[in-house]
Amino acid sequence: MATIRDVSKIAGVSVATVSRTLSKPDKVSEKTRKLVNDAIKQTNYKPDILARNFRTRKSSTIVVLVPDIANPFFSRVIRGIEQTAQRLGYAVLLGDTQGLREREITYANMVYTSQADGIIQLDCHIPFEDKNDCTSPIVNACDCVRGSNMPTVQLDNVAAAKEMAKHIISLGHTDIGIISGPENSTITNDRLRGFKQSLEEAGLSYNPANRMFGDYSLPSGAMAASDLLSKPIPPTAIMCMNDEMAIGAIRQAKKMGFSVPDDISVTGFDDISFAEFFDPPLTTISQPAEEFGSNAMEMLFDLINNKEPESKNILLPFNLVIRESTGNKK
Amino acid sequence: MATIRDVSKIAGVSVATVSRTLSKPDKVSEKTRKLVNDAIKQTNYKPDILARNFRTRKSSTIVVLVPDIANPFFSRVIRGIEQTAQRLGYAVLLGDTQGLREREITYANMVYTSQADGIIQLDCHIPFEDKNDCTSPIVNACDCVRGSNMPTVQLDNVAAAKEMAKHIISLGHTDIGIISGPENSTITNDRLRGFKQSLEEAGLSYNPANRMFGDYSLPSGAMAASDLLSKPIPPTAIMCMNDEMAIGAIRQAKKMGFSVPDDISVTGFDDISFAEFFDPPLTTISQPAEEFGSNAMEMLFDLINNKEPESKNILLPFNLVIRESTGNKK
DNA sequence: ACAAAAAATGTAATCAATTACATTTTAATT
DNA sequence: AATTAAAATGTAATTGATTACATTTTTTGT
Repeated sequence: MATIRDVSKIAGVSVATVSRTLSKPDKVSEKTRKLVNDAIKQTNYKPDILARNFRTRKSSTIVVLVPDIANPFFSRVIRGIEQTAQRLGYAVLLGDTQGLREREITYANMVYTSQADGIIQLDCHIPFEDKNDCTSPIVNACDCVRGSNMPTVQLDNVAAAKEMAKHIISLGHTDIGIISGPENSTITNDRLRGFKQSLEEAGLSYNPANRMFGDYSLPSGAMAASDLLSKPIPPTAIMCMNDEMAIGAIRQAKKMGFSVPDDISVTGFDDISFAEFFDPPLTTISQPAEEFGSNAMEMLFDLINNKEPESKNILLPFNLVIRESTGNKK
Repeated sequence: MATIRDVSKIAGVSVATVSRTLSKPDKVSEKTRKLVNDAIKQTNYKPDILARNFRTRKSSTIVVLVPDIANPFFSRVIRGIEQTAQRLGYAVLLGDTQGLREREITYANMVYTSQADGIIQLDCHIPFEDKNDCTSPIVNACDCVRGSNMPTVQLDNVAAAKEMAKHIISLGHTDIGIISGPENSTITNDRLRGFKQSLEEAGLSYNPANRMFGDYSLPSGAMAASDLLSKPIPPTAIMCMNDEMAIGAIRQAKKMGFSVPDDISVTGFDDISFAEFFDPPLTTISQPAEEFGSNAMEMLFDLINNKEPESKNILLPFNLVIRESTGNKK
């Protein structure tokens, strides 16, 4: 592998000039520039990024902490991150954490060892051993940490869930089941809050026995639905906190002989690509997944470069998509 | 940030001893080891990985080139890569290439600039400007490059498709549609070959007009199915080259008034998590997606460290999963 | 107690780029 | 032509760890 010194020798100039030709070509005379570029071609020189990163004390790399990369929503967010990162000259290190604190810390430490310049966290944890360590550039996307001052890119989950619940109630449903995410999740709590608000506004009361817990997976949705629908008087609608659990729930409902939406309405959240193609097509909340990623990356870029980001708490718009999994109460 | 020099001063030893305490503790006496470890704790020293990587001339990082990270099958493969990489002490750089040669080359160049030690390629291209450059550690997983000597981790796609076709034929179908991937894909061609073999063995002839092209996406499956089912005499079975296209096809078939599997049988490939939960549950070929990733990573590890891998062409097992999207020809 | 061998530790070069500062060359102004 | 300013280029320090080799200390065997 040719080094900058090889190039400088062949071109008959100093290493500084070679370096400048690459980074600030306008500071180099046309004549030498040509000399250097020819030598670069001749030697097939590629600057050693490792050496450059070491010298400049930055890695041009960021870490993404994601609880599960196989989740279709997260993978879209990551796609958004990756594209923007590439545009801004950053590489993306993948940290699939399975939601494990230990792994999050391992990956977050990469910032301290200068392997990464910043972190995008998609889970609702602070990935540091010491909460006060939260000084490194970090942005929280999707599911934020309540009560921390971490910059965030979020949906207005309260409003979205409220709108969804309103839609369900407007169809005449009064006994509504909930399949929620884990208890410690901020988005879960926000969405529950929105749900309750709509109930209240409609003069309905919240029945905690109608809430089942899932883990955002297909089988967990099926299991929760099974519990809900086995009740002596099952609810006539089920609001799920993501599309996978909704799909699992519908599958289970059909298995148990219920018709969707005739006997029971089911709603999702996220609008993953499968939602539209399911039978029946899923009523859900669509979110601009890629934009979560690109906004988070842009904000992180500002933080890394000590620019004040325009906003430290971005709210992205949602959209209630009414399809055929919801219908009037019979 | 404390450096190794700070630690050495506080511990009253040389930097070499500190370095050794970390990398080869058995070469250091217990007494000094304690001294050094105390100093490390006191200073909260974390070795600068950037400096280490620079000095040792390796990044302990690999790049994964993936055509689309939002594809559920690929994201499982990546999960397998990530887990094994972490176990082996490697970080994973994500290269979402959208199948673009230009991006593949950009990412593959990271090996030349020592940003990465090796490459796992999930698409069927050679990611080098010059094919002879293919000397850096690289492993091809999932969809291999025909006629290159790149090490691979693959499915026996010919056998899998053959088995699937056999199943369809055994149900009495003779007019079978194919929804295939793009023409240049190796897995597409292999699967087509397997399909043809089963036809031949059953004494049936292959009808090129029954083959539609998709791009592995849900809508492309729906469109292809629409073409197939609009024929004066539509096929009674459709074999799709992945689950998404199969789901898209079933959705379209239902929309057009066909019943699956009564009027038409549909099969997928991959056994993504949604396959089981779809209505009807999809007959498909299951693949050990995570193992593609872990095997590829292990092989790459050997290549990077100049160990001869046990095998340079790993074939992974598949499984025909018969569910309810296929049935006897009426 | 001494020599030889083994273990522990230290010194200083090294990796490949960037860049502050010094020096030289060129251009502009009178 | 002389002076000054501006542009171009060069010199050498710097980044933080690793490690070959040199030196010192400890252990072993007699």
